[in-house]
Amino acid sequence: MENVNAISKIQDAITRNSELFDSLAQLYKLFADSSRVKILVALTQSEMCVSEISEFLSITQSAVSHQLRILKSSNLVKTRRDGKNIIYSLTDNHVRTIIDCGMEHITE
Amino acid sequence: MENVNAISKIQDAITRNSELFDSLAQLYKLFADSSRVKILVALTQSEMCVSEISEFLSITQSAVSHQLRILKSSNLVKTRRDGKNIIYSLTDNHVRTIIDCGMEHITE
DNA sequence: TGAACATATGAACAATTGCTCATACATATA
DNA sequence: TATATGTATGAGCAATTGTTCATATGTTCA
Repeated sequence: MENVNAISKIQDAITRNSELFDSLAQLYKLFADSSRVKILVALTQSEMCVSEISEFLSITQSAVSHQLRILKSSNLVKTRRDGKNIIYSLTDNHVRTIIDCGMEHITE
Repeated sequence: MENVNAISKIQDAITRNSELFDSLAQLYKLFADSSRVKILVALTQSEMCVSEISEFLSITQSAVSHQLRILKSSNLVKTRRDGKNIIYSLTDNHVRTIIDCGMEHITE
């Protein structure tokens, strides 16, 4: 009976915050693609323009642009222009933290 | 020229560890679904059997089972039997940490 | 202004994904 | 052993996703 009550409290908490966990899933989706996560990892090391990312990930410029658009519209990265180039960088340190957190699990 | 070198070092690192980042993306994929993340959040609070999860998430028992199978085969959750019930729980604390990490970002 | 380079974007397509439905398997109990 | 309950699983389907291709937009420099 106590356990049933405990569970129903958890249920309440999750139901009440349903949208919050939806956004949490949305956030993880951004890291849930091989190309995107590599782009993000690269950007933890240095800001970079599209063609640089494209070259060293061996992904089409178009594909990179599409992914960067997703990352930018989710506020994970920001841009500035430098002549013909658009330079991408991380918006803040959360990305780094999240990646580290996942790496910890992977590498046991 | 220095920047070019720096970038090419990053490229090397990412290319060398390509499979590692693939697994990282795979890991985040597990958190990248609304149902799964709610299941995981629930399990951070208490172990639970399939029907309990099914009820309070208002998801079909079948759908829950399918998701749990994914989580189990990825070693995020483990099971034990208690009579007719299969009780699911988190394998270790990594899940908690990863969820907290994401929540930190969401809640600014 | 025109050519060259860098980036963005829309449409189309194949692959993946999460769900439902039906049904099988496993356990408990009468 | 028969029935009820709990869980697992395969097939099928609709929705989503990541890529490619073609092309548009934006910037530099001769």
